[in-house]
Amino acid sequence: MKQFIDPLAGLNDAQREAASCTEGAVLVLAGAGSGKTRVLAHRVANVVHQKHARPWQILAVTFTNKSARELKERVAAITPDGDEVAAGTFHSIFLRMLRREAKAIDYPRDFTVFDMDDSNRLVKMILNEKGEKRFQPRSIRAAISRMKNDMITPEQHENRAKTSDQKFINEVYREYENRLLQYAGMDFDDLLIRPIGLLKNHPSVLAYWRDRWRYIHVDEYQDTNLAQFELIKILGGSRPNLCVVGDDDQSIYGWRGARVENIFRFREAFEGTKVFRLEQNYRSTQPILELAHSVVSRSTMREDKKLWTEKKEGKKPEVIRLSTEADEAGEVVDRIGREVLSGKREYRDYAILYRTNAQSRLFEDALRSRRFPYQVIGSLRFYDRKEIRDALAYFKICINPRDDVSLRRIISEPPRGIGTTTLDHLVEWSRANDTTLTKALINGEVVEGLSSRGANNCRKFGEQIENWRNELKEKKLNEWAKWVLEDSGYIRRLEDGDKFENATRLDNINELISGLAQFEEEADESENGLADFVEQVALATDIDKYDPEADSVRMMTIHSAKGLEFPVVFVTGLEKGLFPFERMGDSDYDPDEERRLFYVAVTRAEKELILTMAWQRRKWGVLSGCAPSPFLKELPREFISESGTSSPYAAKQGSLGFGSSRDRNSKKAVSSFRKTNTSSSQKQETISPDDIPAIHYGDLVRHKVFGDGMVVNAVKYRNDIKVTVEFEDGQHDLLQSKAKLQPLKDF
DNA sequence: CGCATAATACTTTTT
DNA sequence: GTATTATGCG
Repeated sequence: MKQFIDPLAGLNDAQREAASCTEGAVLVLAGAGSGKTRVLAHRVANVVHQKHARPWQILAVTFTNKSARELKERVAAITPDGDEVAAGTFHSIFLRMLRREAKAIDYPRDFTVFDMDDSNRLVKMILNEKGEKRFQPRSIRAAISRMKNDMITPEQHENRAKTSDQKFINEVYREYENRLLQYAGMDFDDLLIRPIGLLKNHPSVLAYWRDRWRYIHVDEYQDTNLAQFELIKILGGSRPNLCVVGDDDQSIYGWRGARVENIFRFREAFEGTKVFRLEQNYRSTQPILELAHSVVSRSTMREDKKLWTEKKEGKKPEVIRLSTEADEAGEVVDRIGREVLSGKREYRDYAILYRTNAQSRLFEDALRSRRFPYQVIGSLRFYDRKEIRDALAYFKICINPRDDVSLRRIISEPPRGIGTTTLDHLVEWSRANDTTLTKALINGEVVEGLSSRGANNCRKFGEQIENWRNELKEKKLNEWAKWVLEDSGYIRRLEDGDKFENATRLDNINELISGLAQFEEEADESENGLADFVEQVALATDIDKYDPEADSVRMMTIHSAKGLEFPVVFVTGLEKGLFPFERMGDSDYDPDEERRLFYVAVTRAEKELILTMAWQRRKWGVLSGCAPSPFLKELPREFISESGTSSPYAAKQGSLGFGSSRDRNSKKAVSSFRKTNTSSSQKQETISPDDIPAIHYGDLVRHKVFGDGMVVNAVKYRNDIKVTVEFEDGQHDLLQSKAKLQPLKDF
């Protein structure tokens, strides 16, 4: 039946033209909301329909696993076997290739994927060994990543390095690469770079994959980096069937090595490229598009274009200025509450966007206190939690015993009598004998400098790991995982500890184990089950878990919001320094990228767009004044309506500036709003529990070391209270149960 | 020598 | 709110 469906049904003329061009190199310049993912899906369907290729011979690279899944679903809806399309992120697609072809580049098939945290740990290890404390591991690792994205090897960088800092970084880079090889690990950048070498140096491998993927599609092409462009060129060859879709205005990953120029260079790289433009926007109303255009047209270096829409009518975008960040959260959430409770909209219609993850907390607090359903995308991912990473490290060391980074993570988690001194000896021995830490553990007796007790502890742990590894193939995955975490003492330690958060951690571990059970059920006899699970976790994006069905308010960074759309969008924190984000001493800061980010933010909105800012915001715990974002000042007045407190001076008077319109709308909203507003001047979690004598702002206390001081803040911290006290020599954070503060009589 | 505790420092965006 | 460091105890 399905073969009678027109694969191009439902497309407009421009979309149809692009999707029907199934030969040669095609570049689709598609504006925000112009249906580019649709075009991609229909083009894939069209290729199959015209019998140019079977679905599994078509490669579609997208930005997230979620959009890959969506693309598959779209294709499957109009094409027989459509779900067999090879769709995924660059990283996941080429990881699969690398596993298959591991032999060719002298890697074991079960190499470990080092995610960002692993990479940072590795850099830190190297810095520690070199006794260098001047640099932050993260910044070094970022520099290395930038070089790898630009395909600069340590050897090449050696000649360019002029300053001693650069030379040092190069030294770390070289050692970092050595260690990855030694540990049989690949970082995220390797997943793109290694395939280039693989394909270039192995003609038979290249021939296989070129034949396998006869049609190549790339979504969000503006966010490709040099390595990705190179991969496309190699796979495409001289007569590519290649279609890339992108929008230079939405390039927001320059800091990660993405090159917008790849769009312009595409036409040079592939002769006879056909270019199509999609300029009709199906998402937003005219007023929103006007505002978006006024912002992005100031950007230098862009393809000139202007989106248009048939939705001429629509609400003017609003700008609201609030006194404090808590007021901002209160206003946004109250507005959502009013409209949902009056039946005008559902929770799922709203998205709250922000520049940095840290901003999510106040909105969360406000939503939670009103019991509104919400989901935060990003910030603290499930798989980034300490206990989950610990558990995964246990799994990883069993899959790949050469993975020293994982071993070091868990060697004292729980403590098993192997401390820093013993570890140092082990590391030294393993390096001297050119072997792994796991080997050193088992040979504890031979390692010089170890006490007999230390050696014994090492051997016991080494044998334990070996035992786990052997049982891996014998047991069901979830049972094996549970057993390993129990046998290792990890679970027991969580159970025994009386810490407040341990219960949550245990819950999370259990969730991981049931996730493993589910994975095993769904995975159809995949050969290396656990390895597949672990790598899926490493490459998972938080947006992948985004549930469009749930009726809840969505909160996420603008970066995470790319590719999504919502009826009502709040873009928050529009203050100078925060958005556009500025950081001192950031050399490769690109103001245009912030501008494009703002463009991405506002073009998420279908019907209503609200921009908010606060005159005061807490930064590093200190309340400081904020100036409006330059973006706000640029907005042509005729495109927006403004409200709220108009100056920082008004802010000091409290939040009276916008009381009147509120009173008319809802008394209830006002009262709930006022409540947050008053509690916001203190921290929301300010406590006075029953078991500990209450401590309050302004209390005078005495500390045995710091002397007398005044309490300026008290916040719940784990199952204790963190008290900030202003002493003569400055502020100190103290734990109330530990610091034994003596209350002094008030004057 | 190992480990727990207390204090300090740090906080863009992400495959 | 967390990861690292410093300190002191067993």
